[in-house]
Amino acid sequence: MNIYSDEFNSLAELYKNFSDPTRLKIMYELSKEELCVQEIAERLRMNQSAISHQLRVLRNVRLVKFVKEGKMARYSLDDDHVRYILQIGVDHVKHTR
Amino acid sequence: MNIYSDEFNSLAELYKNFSDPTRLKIMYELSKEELCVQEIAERLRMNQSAISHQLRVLRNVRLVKFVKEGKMARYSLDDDHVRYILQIGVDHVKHTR
DNA sequence: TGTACATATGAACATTTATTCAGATGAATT
DNA sequence: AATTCATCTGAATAAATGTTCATATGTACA
Repeated sequence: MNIYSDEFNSLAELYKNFSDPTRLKIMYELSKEELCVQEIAERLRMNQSAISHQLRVLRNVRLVKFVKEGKMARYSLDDDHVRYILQIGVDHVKHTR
Repeated sequence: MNIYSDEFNSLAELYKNFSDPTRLKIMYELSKEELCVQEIAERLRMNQSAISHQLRVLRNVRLVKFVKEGKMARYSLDDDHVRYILQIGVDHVKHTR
């Protein structure tokens, strides 16, 4: 891995998704169970539009996935790396407090 | 860990530091060896001021540390979590390409 | 004391970002 | 077909961010 390769841009893009509390909370809730948009909005006490915007972001980078079920959309984490990255962050924060 | 706790803000703040290619490159270089500001600037082909600004950010959140040696400052990674977080990110990026 | 060098800082600017609001899409139900 | 409900989208706004330029600080050494 070399300093001028654009892997660093991809990496930065990846972490950017974890750099917002709303998205972290969404991923945290999804790490426990599949949820639809409205359920997430209620748990975070935020309006549905804000959640939907953030879900789109997370969808685009394949951190979450979803299946349409009628008029609802069931969201879940896309892969286990997401869980790891969350977990290590939690460890670090706990460790440095 | 609860949705309304501010741990999510701390977590987001932590990841924010990894969400910029310049800071990632700095941490990557420091994961290999201790370096002073000018050496980092040369490796990244960036000016010294930009590097210094980013180092301050990383210092403030204890991701890097430094020792003053005369007029120079030797920077290094502050703890092993930094290395882990970098590594998992790299794995994820490689895995999803 | 004066000069050179390494690093840090402050202000300014351009860019990116998250949220809100209003409205659009599309599925279910009557 | 009309209504209701869940979700998505686009535009607008406010706030945060990274870099550059110019300058300041502080150390070493003649």
